[in-house]
Amino acid sequence: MTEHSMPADPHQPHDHSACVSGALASAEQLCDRAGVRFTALRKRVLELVWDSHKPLGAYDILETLGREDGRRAAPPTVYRALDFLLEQGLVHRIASLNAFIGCSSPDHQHQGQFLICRACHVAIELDSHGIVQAIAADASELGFQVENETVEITGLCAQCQAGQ
Amino acid sequence: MTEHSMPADPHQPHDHSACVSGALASAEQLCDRAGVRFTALRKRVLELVWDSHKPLGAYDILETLGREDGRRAAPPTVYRALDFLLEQGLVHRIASLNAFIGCSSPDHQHQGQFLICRACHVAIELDSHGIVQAIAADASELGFQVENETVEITGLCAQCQAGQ
DNA sequence: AGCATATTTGTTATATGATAACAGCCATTC
DNA sequence: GAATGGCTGTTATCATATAACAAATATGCT
Repeated sequence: MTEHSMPADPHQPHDHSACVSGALASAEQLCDRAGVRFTALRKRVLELVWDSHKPLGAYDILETLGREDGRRAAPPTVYRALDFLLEQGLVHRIASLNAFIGCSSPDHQHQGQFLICRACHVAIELDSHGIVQAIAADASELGFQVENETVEITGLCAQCQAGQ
Repeated sequence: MTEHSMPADPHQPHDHSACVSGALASAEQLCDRAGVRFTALRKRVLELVWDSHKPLGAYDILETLGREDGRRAAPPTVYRALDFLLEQGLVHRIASLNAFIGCSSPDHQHQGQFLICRACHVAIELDSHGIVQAIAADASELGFQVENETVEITGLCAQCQAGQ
């Protein structure tokens, strides 16, 4: 099985290091099967993206890499790794934040929908048939052929509502 | 009445100059009621945004303004006008394109959903209860309080499918 | 009308996000 | 162990957006 375990809502207490290592193990398997190379750099970038459940900017990744290796990384290094991870479905890009987040179920093709808390910045990934179907219904009414769906919802997560 | 007429699908043949002037007239009325100033610059920017039904980049607007006035406009000029128009609900920002499009029903508060053709670049604005409700259902299941919705669908519009 | 105030616009500089182009390196295969 | 192809480094640059302050313009008040 290629799927790593993670709660639907990452706010739930969970073993986060298992969460990260699970994601890396899944990625390794999937790349293997796809016949593509999961290099050290790509692995490290994926690990950084998984370090929190918050969307992470390319330049944040860049800075961390640079600090580790003493000014080794330049933007294309990071963007190429991210492009690879996007192609393999291992990360998603959050357009409204110019940021990237690890995909919680990379084993099957999907776009995902995101609930992003404006207070704690945690993003919950959904794979909602309801939303996909509602979009499909509207699109088909207009004869529009859907290829790509960007669904990014911002607001307050349950925990942050409680904390206010 | 503050509403200007426009077909749901802007691909339908329609009197586009009426479409633009209607949008400008609506905007004038709404600003009047809100007690804010619909200045010449803001009006011109809104007009440029409405010039097509395609999302338009800030720097495209900038270039057009510059050509008219001989290098008069700098980025903040355009961004301030756009910020104003966004605040008044007269335009929407398309995050996945870093671009702006005229709101087709500025008379009531809403976020809109967009079907964007990758071939002709025309964007169809929806105000879909189905999509909004599907999102609300998923969000409430997780106790997430929705504030802001970004729904941007890319694909092929009916006309461009036919043309291929 | 004439002044005071607040808002809008101009201007310069800079932050932030992303890509092009080419050179060098490294892994795999034969 | 040479050749090939894919990956990474490096420099330069493009694209999008904002900060900070100055000048101009509209509005309200007397």
